[in-house]
Amino acid sequence: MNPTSPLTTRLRAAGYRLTPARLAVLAVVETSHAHLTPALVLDEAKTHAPQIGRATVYRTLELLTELGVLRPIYLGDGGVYFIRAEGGHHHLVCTGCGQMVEFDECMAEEMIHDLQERFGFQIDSHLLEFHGRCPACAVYPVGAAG
Amino acid sequence: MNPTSPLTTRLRAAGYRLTPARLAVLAVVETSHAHLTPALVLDEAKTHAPQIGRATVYRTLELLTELGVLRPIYLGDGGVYFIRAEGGHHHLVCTGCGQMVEFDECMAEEMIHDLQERFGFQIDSHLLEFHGRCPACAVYPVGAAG
DNA sequence: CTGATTGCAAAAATTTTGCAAGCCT
DNA sequence: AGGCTTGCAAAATTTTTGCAATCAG
Repeated sequence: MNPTSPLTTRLRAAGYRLTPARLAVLAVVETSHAHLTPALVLDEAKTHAPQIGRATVYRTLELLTELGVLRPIYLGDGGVYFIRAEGGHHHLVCTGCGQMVEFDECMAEEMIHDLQERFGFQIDSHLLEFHGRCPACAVYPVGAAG
Repeated sequence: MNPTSPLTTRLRAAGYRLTPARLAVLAVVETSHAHLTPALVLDEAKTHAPQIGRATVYRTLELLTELGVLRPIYLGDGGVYFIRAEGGHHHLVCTGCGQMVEFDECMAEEMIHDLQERFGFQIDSHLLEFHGRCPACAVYPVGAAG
């Protein structure tokens, strides 16, 4: 709702109009630290802009993805999640129980520097995901008919 | 179809039955080097097992994900892609035009070692994604309406 | 034999689209 | 005023589910 938050400034700078619907979605994105689904964003956005429609949420999420603000990820249950793109995300996911650990450490800096040199990309975010089995799930072999 | 390929052996070892439908999906997964969508897998699998149903493809892809053979990823258009989990994937994606570059270099080994120590996970695959703008897209600022 | 697995088709859930009305600039 | 944006609701897609019939082991 606040039309001078970092994200609104950013949209504005890119030449997009700041409509009530967009402000509502931006508010949700700036407020929530969770992984967002379109449905969740719609729900929360409605507390700011009751009349907002589903389609607008999808369109705004796509827009924010294009701007590099959000990133869609897939966690294995039939649906997307959006996370903040900035600063990178570092996930350790268990393929057994689905639990996800976020870790800080990140030696991505060197890689980013290297990739920018090699491919000429201007890199502004990254996602590092490591998959395996957590201590509990590693105990049992992966078995049939579970 | 070949019941002694690496993947069939793996399913077998985990206690799953090797049905024609599963063999068909496995054949597709072992053959194709592309990013797979459920729809594509269904199509291709039909050349091996014409009677295979949609649901079985979904169930088998989920099964292979659980086994750590595949990994679902989201590339920004409303749908999942499955990629081989093994060996890691290294993507450089342009948020402007969507182009994706795959690169080899990977300093994930140290990180994996460290993470296994710290969290006790048994890590068997990883996905490193860097997002930014490719040389061409970096030229123009991200602009509104088009 | 036994029970895991399938295929079907319907049900759910998720996304996209078209377009007149609305609102930001 | 101009034209980007919206909201609605229907259409299109994508996934999931229930269950009797199959089939692998």
